Amino acid sequence: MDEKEFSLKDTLFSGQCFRVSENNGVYKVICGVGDNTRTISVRQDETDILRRDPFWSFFFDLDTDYSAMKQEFSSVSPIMKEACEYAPGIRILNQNPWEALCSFVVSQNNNIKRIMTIIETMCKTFGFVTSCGEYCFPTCDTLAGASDEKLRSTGLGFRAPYIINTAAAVAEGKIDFDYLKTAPVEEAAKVLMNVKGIGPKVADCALLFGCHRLDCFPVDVWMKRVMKTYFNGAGPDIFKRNAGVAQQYLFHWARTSGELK
DNA sequence: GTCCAGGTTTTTA
DNA sequence: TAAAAACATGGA
Repeated sequence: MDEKEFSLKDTLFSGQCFRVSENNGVYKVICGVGDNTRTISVRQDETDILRRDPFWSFFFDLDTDYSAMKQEFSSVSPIMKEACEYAPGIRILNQNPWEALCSFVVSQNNNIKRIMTIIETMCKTFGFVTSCGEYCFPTCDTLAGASDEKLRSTGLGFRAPYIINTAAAVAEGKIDFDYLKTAPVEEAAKVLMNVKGIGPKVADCALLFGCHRLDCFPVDVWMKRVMKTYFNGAGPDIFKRNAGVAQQYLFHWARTSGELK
């Protein structure tokens, strides 16, 4: 697959997932929770094999037409067009919703490198080695029953109780991902924000990256800068129904192109 | 030593 | 209601 159509590098390293690495052009992903954990190692020039595999094709969202979306975004403004052309191969992953939610609770007031380190430590501390040969992302039941002290030992700091709260809400069924995938977005966000430790940003990330709600538009410190500097403080409505996808192009461009400091 | 990171909660005015 | 401080930690 052409890198402009689908880029492993830009999709995996644009801050939407965290159990990823790259070595000599080989991109490795570990995804999923507990016994359902999967892993793959693949080069950019081998991405055609992903198309033929139902699981990975879904995970990387390869059946969705992004060119139409990019065209629509590009007409909004020259900067948006630049962001689309900067990394046109970004797609929004279909991640396990619990993994995404938990990961973005870890992400608050944190940087991507450290988020990755903490999540790996959590997997080694609370996960187990599955048939795929890797430590799994811990289940919500495991983390709901974990002690604050042991969680802090993974580097979570003040986020430890937030993780416990979130895990408990999922384990008890207060957070139902099937509901989050279909409910009106405002309702879905409200359910998430009932948990102490989940605010609007984490809720939007969980919905966008874990429930494929492409209208969710997470605003972190980078997006705040972008919208203020280049869009006169406008909101997500200028990008219409797939604003979350536009957000991901802008976020990645802002963070890595060097245009915005 | 200070500042910052894909924020949120708590405290203060 | 709104602004500021507190929260852990490691890298720049």
